[in-house]
Amino acid sequence: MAQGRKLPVSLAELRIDTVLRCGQSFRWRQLDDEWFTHRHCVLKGRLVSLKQDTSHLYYNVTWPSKPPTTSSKSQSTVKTEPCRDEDDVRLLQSYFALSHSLSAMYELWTASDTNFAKRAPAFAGIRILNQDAWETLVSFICSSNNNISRISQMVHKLCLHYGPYISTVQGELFHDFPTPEALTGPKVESHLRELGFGYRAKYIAETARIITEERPLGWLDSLRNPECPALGAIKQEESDEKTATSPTYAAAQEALLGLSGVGPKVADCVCLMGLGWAEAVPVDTHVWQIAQRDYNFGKGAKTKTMNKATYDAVGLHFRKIWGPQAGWAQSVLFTANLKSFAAQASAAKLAVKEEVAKVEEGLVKVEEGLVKVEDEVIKVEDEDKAIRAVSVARAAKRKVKLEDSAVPKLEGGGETTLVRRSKRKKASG
DNA sequence: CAGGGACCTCGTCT
DNA sequence: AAGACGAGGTCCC
Repeated sequence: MAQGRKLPVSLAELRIDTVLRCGQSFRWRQLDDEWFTHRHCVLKGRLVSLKQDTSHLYYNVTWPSKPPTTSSKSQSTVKTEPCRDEDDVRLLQSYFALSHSLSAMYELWTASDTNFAKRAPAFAGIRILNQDAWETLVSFICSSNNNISRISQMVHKLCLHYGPYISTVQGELFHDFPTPEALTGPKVESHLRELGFGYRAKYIAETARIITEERPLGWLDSLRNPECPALGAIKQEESDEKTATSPTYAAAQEALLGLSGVGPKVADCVCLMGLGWAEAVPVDTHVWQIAQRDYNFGKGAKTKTMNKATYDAVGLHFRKIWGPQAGWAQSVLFTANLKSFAAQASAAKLAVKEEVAKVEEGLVKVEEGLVKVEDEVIKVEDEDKAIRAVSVARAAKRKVKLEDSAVPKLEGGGETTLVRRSKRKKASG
């Protein structure tokens, strides 16, 4: 692959080596040429190839050799390179939701949640992808009682058998994700069973049928968060005098529950990653585990099994702690909790310990197992506090203006064991 | 109406 | 080595 073009992105905002493997998207494949590792995926009819260094995202886009619109003879000349590049940049900014400032969110969550402050340093740059809603829906129908590896295989089979061919890289075939129409038909369920989908075959076939036959065109995208429009979305505010009520997260989740194989968890995954509802918190076994282990959820013996009421209570609980972007915070802790990232977690934890031991002149000092942040001294054994203190100190060092941040302040649901920046002299309040 | 079981398949663990 | 267990749950009774 050629060098391609590049987009300035810091590792604090995005780390594709983590984000593309943490169970949000299941179609990215890593291929190594003699120069570098690239990750490839078909998005919106074109093959997107990516690599990243500390300052940039390098991208290359390959369209099918035979364009979808064969009738247009002036196809190749109409689109000049700058136009096409603008289009590609828009795609990447949309897919990675780059308009959201992840570092600002991390700072808020670090300041308000000790557990987040503890885990986050090892898992920077984890953000929620803004994916196609239909793909997200089908992918997470596949996810029930399943693991990331097999979900990826299943999604790949869907593309291979039902999606349009786009390109080949190093002998690997790349197809786009199939449309609902392509997955509608009498033979789909039995075929998917043969392909090893198990009981999910029925759910996929049934949901595809409902979408194509029982819902109006564009129904799924009509559930989107208006503040987070899809890539090629038609602006609906101009269409009519707001005849349709503005969609809400609750309404979107409710609507999705009417599909086959879609319970509250899958619905929330689609809301969060496919429809732009950042407050959606998908509660799976991992998040349930995190809620109990790290957030003392269900302290009484009242909640032994997961039912809808408990499910909703967990989401509410996390929204209280993390605020309106709770789903984004959840993805960080979810990833940190994945077994496949255990090595990264422990390695980074070591690195953080070394970081704590390192002297950051002025704000943080280490003396004989003690971390000194301004006037407050913390024992290094108190890992949570020490790591948190360093985070807070760095934030202060960067002169981050939390008060002026566009992200709304969190409600005071979390523990208020904030590291007091004691005796910090505020000039004029 | 809540709650326990069944459900496909496939690694891993014992 | 055969059987249990769990993997980003949902449906059904």
